[in-house]
Amino acid sequence: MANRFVEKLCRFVQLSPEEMAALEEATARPRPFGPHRDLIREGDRPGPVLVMLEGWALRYKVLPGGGRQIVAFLMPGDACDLHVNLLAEMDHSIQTITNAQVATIPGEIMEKMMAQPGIARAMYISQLVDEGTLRAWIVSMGRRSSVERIAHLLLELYRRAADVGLAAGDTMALPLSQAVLADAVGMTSVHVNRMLQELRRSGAVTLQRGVLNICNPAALTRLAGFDENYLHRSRRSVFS
Amino acid sequence: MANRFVEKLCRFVQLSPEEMAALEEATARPRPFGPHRDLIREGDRPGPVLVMLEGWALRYKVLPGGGRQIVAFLMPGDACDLHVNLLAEMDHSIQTITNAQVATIPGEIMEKMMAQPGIARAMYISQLVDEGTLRAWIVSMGRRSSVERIAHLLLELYRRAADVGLAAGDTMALPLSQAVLADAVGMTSVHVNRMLQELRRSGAVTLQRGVLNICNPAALTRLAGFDENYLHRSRRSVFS
DNA sequence: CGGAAGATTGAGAGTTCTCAATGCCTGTGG
DNA sequence: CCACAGGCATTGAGAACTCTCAATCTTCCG
Repeated sequence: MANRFVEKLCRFVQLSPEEMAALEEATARPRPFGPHRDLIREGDRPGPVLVMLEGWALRYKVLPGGGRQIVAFLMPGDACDLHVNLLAEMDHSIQTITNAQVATIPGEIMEKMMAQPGIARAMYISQLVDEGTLRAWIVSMGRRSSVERIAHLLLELYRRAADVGLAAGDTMALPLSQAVLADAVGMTSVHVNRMLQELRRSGAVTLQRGVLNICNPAALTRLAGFDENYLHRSRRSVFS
Repeated sequence: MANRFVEKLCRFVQLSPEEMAALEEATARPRPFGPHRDLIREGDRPGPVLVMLEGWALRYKVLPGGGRQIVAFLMPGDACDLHVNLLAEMDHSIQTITNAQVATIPGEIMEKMMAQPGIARAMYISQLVDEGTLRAWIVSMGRRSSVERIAHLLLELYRRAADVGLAAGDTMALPLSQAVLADAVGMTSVHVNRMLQELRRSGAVTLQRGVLNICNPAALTRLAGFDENYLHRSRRSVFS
């Protein structure tokens, strides 16, 4: 039974048994981390490639004034940037949100694996998707109202989670406090709270005690102006 | 005399003469484009790698409501995503801003070139920098005030331009209307106008008739909370 | 039961947008 | 060389959105 990382890459590319085995082997011995632990900090020299096997993490940058902006969420199956080791230092930090199991793939192993075409292809696609996601976030921050922005984020997380088997029907575990959501969408936790209430009232989504429930997918998708094209999912929509 | 694309890659990696020659050759026959021409549209099947040799372009997405959000600026020397051809379709569009000369590198040639370690390394670094830039934009949109946001963008563009020889002292040609700036920073052109006035009044920058003048680099950097680390420039700051 | 973290509420202050009118500059045709 | 059209840039004023700053609830745990 493949782990979520392998499972995710398989969605992009048909991997050979040897390739899957190599990926499995490379991530077979994850390390446990508690919540709110920095895995790597801005300014650090990049190390091995990190792979989230269990638990959630986030990428963030802090501003001179002390503010924090989250620039990405990492859920089980997600890997941190291929090739970062080409850079002299990290331009952002990565921190766990929950308890987590993260595997670490040393550069040499990574290099060896990238010689296998399927793996290389899958990793490249995965990176392009991450980039598309960054662009989608910029669009949200720049041109969507706060309700739409939150709706968009929730839908994105739901879709990604569903793809790695983390959603059950229209429900999933979402371990993000309103303060964390606020740092991701560029708002105040107070305002996130009110917008979440609005969404709840509208009957589109519900997010309480760490469980997200997409009550009305169609309405939510319309409201958020959500077009999943940037996730480059090969399969058909989860909802259809 | 190397073109700006080669010049830019050389900033990241020491290329061998053969590598430089290959890059030169691959971009030796650019095509001219007029202003406001889509080079590729969201939904299109990705084609060859594009390289801007002269003129500016932008990446953008349009929303259901009709709004437009710019997610990146391309200036001479910049290339569009390596590997995009792995995706079934573009998740955003690219359009020229000014008259432009853009070269086109077919997949097979690109592949052949990537076999040369220096070129591969430079292209990967370049992609990581683009990604870092996307993250920096997210931070700006989420956590910076509108003046800071504009100041940050102007500084970024100035630094990047300076790196490819497009700045003269503290001055550069910036062919962006206030409406374009607005679509990039997620504001209204009316508000961009007012914030630009504020910057002008403060004596930090000036942007008039297409010329940007960084009057007080230190003050501007402080105001914008600008940390160039995400550009991963190997050389020392232009200002120091 | 006591504490701590996270979720909610209220009210007033600030920021940014909307809408519409006006001003400025440039290239073109007469 | 001048008038005119079109594209930008600028202004004003009121409306809409978000934030700030507390204060109050709830929930989760030891």
